[in-house]
Amino acid sequence: MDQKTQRDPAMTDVARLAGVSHQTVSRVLNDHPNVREQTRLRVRAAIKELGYRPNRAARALVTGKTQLIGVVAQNSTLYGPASLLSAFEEAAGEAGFAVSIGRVKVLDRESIAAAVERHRDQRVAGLVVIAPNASAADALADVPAGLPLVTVDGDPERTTALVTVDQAAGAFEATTHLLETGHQTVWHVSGPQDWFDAAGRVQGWKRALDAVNAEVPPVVAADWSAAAGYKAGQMLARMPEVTAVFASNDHLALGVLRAMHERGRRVPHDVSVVGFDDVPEAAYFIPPLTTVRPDFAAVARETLGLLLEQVTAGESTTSRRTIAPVLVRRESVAFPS
Amino acid sequence: MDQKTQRDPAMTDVARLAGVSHQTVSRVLNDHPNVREQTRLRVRAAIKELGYRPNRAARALVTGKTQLIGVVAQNSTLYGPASLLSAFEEAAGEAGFAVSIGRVKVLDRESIAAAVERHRDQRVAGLVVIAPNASAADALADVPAGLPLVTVDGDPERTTALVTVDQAAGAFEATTHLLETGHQTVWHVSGPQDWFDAAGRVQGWKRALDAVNAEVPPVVAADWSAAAGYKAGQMLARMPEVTAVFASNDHLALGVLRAMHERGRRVPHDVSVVGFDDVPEAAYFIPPLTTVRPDFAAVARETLGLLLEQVTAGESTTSRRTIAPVLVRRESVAFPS
DNA sequence: CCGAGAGGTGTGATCGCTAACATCATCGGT
DNA sequence: ACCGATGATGTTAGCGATCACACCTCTCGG
Repeated sequence: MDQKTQRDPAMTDVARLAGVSHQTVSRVLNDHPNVREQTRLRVRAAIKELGYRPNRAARALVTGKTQLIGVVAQNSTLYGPASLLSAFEEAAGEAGFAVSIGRVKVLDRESIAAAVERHRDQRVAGLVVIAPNASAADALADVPAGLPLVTVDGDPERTTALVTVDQAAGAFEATTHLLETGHQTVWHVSGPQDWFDAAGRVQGWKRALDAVNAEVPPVVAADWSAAAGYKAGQMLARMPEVTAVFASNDHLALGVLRAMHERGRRVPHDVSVVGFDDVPEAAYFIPPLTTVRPDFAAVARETLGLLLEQVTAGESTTSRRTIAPVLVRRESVAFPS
Repeated sequence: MDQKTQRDPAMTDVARLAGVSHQTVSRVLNDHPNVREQTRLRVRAAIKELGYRPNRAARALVTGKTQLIGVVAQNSTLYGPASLLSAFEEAAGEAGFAVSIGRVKVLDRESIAAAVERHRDQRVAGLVVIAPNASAADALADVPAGLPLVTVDGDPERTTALVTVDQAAGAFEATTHLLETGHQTVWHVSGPQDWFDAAGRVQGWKRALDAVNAEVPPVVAADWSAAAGYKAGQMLARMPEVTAVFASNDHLALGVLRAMHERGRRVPHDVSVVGFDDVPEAAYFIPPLTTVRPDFAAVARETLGLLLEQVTAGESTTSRRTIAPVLVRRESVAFPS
């Protein structure tokens, strides 16, 4: 062993090699203006030569700020949240922030509070909470006011910074598409009632029906799973007057598709179906599913933007951004026979 | 404002309130033995009263260690990686570690090296790399020897700590199941050839055929997408001698299912299909898919265990763990007609 | 030719914690 | 009654960065 366990180089080591003080090294690192170009180069060279890497802990200690963003999300493999997270990490990485995630099994107030606490322990610079239902949104009351916070898919009624997909607009478009294709009315298989996403989709669906004075059938309540969609589909398949179904997500739609198939009701010939999310496999359902595609990458970008705004400004805002989804037409919709 | 921006309480504040020295507070926090029970309680009370929360940056600065684990994974929403990550975070959280993720768009050496660098900047205590293909595995050569590292789904040939699902065993079981059902042979739609998972599944499939001296048809190469499965399925559907297909994952199987359907070949009556992964929707495909289910939670637990072993021991190991998947029988397999 | 201002650089204190050592009772054994 | 071990606590010195400020060296207007 050359040295004592070969401690990695610190700022003073760089300073010594470059023949300057550690403070000058710090200035170079932080792009302070008052450094001679020549000095700057010398320091840069020394940094490179030593393979110096600033110690974030030391910096965090003195500045009181970290370069960490915490994300609280449900412990789920749902397509929406997963892609969102994925896109968010990418955006954050580009902005020089690391992302620490605190998954939570159930979206109740207690679990979320615990996850938030864990992140506060880490002294995160800001927090993103994916709070798609009421109990999750409630938990946000516990987040201290000073901490920059952005909610995703949260309560539209609440006054926190919020980024969401415009659920209602997407549902409206989907429903209108079915109506314009010639259906008298459209049935709706909804996600869990306490999810804002589901509620927004119900709203948009209703608005579209109202707009043309179509009859509004009762909402078929379900959760987000294919199993629930299948169950709902079994019921709908038995009702001959059902010719068009708008499912609150693609997995529900998949279940509906299978129930229709088993019952001998052909899609789209006898029944048209539209989903929501555009999961990658949707194009390979039987038949390929017409669905609504939210732009998760855009949501992620907006979220990060809003958060960094707060982080740099040092105060909370209540701005909100809404991302409009688009309808993707495939082969699960047709003129009723 | 009461104080100057109300700095949060530090160890000395707790010490003052409890009437002890900050060092004693430190001892209480770290469960050192030599503290009187009474003192311990007094300190605990003071901590609670002030809402004191230890500053991790300060601790990291002096100990040189963080409570952070870095995970490098592909920027994907594939079901397998997503559930793995999810399970891993949960396990790590319980062990008191935070998880910082560095997603990577493509699994080439450069991107992975960059992600590893970002994590080293953070001074992570250990690193988990999901390195399912050759180029990713190559990148691991750049990881410095001192850093605890566990590879998931990595190269079975390489000598790093590794946790994998026993792909070959799963594929063997799936193929054998088809053979035992009465099929002469089994065709295979494979994932990308440079993925170890795909390669392992090919191997297991081949072994099962060899074991009963069945003819080994050519491998149909694809990627992991439903689109590729569909394409492969279109070809297979045209060949009357194909009565059984083992697809390398569920999405491929979905594509195959749809191609068969379009071509009028009934599953399972005319053709049997088996997938791999058991995505949650697999039970609602048409027909419900027989598939192989890996236990991602177990992989996550083993991974964490192996990593923490290295972190506490302070040295790298080359142990490896293998998780056996199980066959889930549904309705996509039947006796050939 | 002098003094003000600005640019470039160095010095020390400090952030909140842990490690190492110092101190001071208390206690059992001879 | 003395001594060394042991337990409980305090004191001091950093870890590696940033910040505030001091210091020097120019330039330039009056």
